[in-house]
Amino acid sequence: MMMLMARAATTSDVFNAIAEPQRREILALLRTGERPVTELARELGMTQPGASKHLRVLREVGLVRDRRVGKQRLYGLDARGLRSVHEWTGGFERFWNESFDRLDAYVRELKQEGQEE
Amino acid sequence: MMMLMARAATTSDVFNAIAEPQRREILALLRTGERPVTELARELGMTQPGASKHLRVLREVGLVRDRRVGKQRLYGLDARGLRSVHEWTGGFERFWNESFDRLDAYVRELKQEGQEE
DNA sequence: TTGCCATATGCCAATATGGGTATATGATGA
DNA sequence: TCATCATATACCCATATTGGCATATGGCAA
Repeated sequence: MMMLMARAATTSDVFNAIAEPQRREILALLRTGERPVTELARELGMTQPGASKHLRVLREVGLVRDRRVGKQRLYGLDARGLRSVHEWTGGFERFWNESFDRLDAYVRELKQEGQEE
Repeated sequence: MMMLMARAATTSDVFNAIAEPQRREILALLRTGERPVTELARELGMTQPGASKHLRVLREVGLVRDRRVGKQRLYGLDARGLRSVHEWTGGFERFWNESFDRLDAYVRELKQEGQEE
């Protein structure tokens, strides 16, 4: 078949999940507590189906969990997955702290210390 | 005109820029020093045009800078933009540190302390 | 069962994206 | 100016995404 493979992984990756602004809003809002889709959609000004779709993506990557309560379904935050993103960006901390002009010098130092990253 | 607007912002947002695995690889590699596109492509096993395209995205969101050296163009890291991502995810830190079972209780506490997030 | 409320899906339209290959553009040195 | 190396673009293809709307599904209560 040899289908041309047009793009890499996607909605199974936390980085991608939080690349969508609205999904970030959802996560931020959920910090203040669980909510049913409807309320969430209302608070963020999106349609219910739209919110449902975003929640599905978030659920698939594990950033939210849901539990039944009567005929409602409450969505809650499970931020554990954000930790990897925090750590990944943290790996660049010294670079944004270093004065930009000193960056290259710093890099040179690193290279001498231990060869091979 | 009323074009249906099928998707939100995109390649002008750091979150989106780092959603691509290969772009994250590029950033990680650049921590060890500046490089011309060709070398970068070789080290990461991608074609030169492919690497150029990713670098363009990274440059547009400000995560890399480039400078001319002879007929080469060296790309270097400018991690300052990653700081916002680090901080955003950091805003969830207490949630991934809390025992999951205690989360709801914690949220309730927050709500009582200060109304309005 | 039958309604009804809450939420998830299906489908379509409009775009965004990534990758590949060929080619344009830039800069340098003879 | 010309040949050449380095890098960016243009185009095309296949697929991923998002949004809107209509509709299916699920769970409850009479």
